[in-house]
Amino acid sequence: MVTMNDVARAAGVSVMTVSNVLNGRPNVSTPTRDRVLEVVSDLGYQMNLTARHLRAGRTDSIAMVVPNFNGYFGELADDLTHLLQDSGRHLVLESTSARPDAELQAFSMARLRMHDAAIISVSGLSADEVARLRPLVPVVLLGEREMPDDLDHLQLDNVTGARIATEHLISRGATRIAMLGGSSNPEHDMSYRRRCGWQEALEAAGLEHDAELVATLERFSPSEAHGALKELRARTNFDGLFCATDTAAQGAVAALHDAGLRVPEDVQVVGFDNLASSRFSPPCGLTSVGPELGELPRRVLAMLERRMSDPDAPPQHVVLPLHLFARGTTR
Amino acid sequence: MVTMNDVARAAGVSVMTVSNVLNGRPNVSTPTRDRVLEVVSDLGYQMNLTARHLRAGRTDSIAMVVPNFNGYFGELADDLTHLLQDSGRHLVLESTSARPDAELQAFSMARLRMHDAAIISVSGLSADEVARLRPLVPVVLLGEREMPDDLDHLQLDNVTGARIATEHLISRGATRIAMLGGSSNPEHDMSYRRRCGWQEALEAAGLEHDAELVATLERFSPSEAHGALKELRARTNFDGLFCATDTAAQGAVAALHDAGLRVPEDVQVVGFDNLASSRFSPPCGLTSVGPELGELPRRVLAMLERRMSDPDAPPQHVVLPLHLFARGTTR
DNA sequence: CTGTTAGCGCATTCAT
DNA sequence: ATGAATGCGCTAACAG
Repeated sequence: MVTMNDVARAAGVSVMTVSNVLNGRPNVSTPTRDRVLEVVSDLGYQMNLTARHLRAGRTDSIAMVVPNFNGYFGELADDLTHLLQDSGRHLVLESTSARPDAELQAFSMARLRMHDAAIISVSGLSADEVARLRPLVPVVLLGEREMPDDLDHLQLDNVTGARIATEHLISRGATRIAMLGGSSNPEHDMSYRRRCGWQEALEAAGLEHDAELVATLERFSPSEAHGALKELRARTNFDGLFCATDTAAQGAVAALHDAGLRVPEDVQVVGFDNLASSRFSPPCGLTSVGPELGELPRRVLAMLERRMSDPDAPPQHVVLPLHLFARGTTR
Repeated sequence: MVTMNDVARAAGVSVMTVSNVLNGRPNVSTPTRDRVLEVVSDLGYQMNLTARHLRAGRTDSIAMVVPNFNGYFGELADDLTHLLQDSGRHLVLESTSARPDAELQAFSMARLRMHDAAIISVSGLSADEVARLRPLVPVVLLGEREMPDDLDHLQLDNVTGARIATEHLISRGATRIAMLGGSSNPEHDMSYRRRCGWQEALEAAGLEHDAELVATLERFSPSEAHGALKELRARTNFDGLFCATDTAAQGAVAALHDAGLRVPEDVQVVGFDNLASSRFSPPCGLTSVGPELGELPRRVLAMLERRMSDPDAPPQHVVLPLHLFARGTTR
């Protein structure tokens, strides 16, 4: 393993000079710099970033901790990567350890200190686990769970969004509206809140909203949604369907088709999140509620940058407004 | 910042004893261990993993370097995370720096040394950049580009896969078959190879395969595919369409629908990759070629584990066979 | 412009 | 069963 010391010796300079060259610091003469760079190249030297981090306390990396990589968070991560492109920092994705094993969680949290900042989806975490992180690294929380007030937190306006989605179905003539991925358990933060909005809209319109109309989901995958919708259909009929996520909606639309129902003629469908891929979800786009295009990544980054530049700024709690994007699954 | 030293002092022991406790080493008496753990908890101590890494040379993490997080690689990463779940290691995703700026690339590569091993998609990398990595960290390459022979490399059987896809369209009665996302430039590795397979099948069947039938793509997003397909349709007619990726196929199916064409009645469509989400791609699944379910992550991990356990094992070059998964977009 | 000194927080080695 | 010394590879602070 070739170290900075090896380079220094081979170039006949001190390690400090090598360090200065490699970090583009001034106060290095051109001949010296050239000689160092040549040796670096000859020896195939690569800086040990771990050592640099230990000493300099900086990694130029931002961690994003998510429950899964594909789908909603994958899209967000790609957007963030793009926004960070010219900033000299870059995004690193880590998944929350699936098992809530205490020791694993501890390491999971410790790992975030390997980065300059962290964006954390709170799906699987407890409040005090997250609270311990605050003094160690700038953090922005993402997601629907209640979290300590002293941490920056960005979430979607779930209840209003779900209400808008359901109102859209009503305004397009749906009279019996089911929900896929709802929950009546307040601990299921996202599922619960979106169900509340669904219910509000139905109550206001004088439509039914009994438990029979709600199917629960755990992972919100197309495959799981596909199965759940079949069961829901076996139980009851409906001409409108509000899905808690676009990913689930994808499986639902497929299941409706399998059952010989036409979308939107027989059943209208609205999703939630407004994924980029929903715009072209066959055959002609999925109607969905979500933030304005690009709004989410922009706000996340703004909050993080504020926190990084002023660790003592007062905590910020942002609720992102949502809009309806009408496409082919509603009339 | 509370360090191991602080814990040691507060517990009235040496740092070494704290280290022993925290790493679950034997030779620590129960009363001592309990005292240490209590102080750890009281002080909210979190191990500095950077320091541990510098000293112990181990992070228990595996880097996966990909051009983008959502879609094909997101699915693979989620599968790998699942497979690694009980191994005490975990997967970290990094994106290849978009700009091929030499200095950035250098740091990009150096960053991989912060992990015990790396899985690298070779999309944006040059051969010698990757070659430098070999002695530093166990690496498995992923993807269609030609790479140094001395590195482990896993790729899909692109040409055969594309041929199978096109043959399927022919066997289902398509007589004029276009390709979305093909290239005649051998440097566009994946696009080129999949086009070759398409062409082979058409030649064998005595069907046309002129350049007019091929549309190129850069990012393979649904949105880009949607636009490219409209242009392709303006240029020529076809009753079969082979798409270089499932993601592109999604946009293509939407564009066909927009143009008033029915799938599969008027145009049959086959994708490539067999994404999990393609199974439920509305309305009734996307026909696609790809590896057997779960085969790709399993093989990647097997190759990586072999390399990690024996750094001097002879290099392995694997070409994964592909299969057709017939669904709703073909008759 | 270049070199010297010191130490980031932890684990390996060897002593007790 | 516990502790002291040493150094992983790098950089901040200062000296020359």
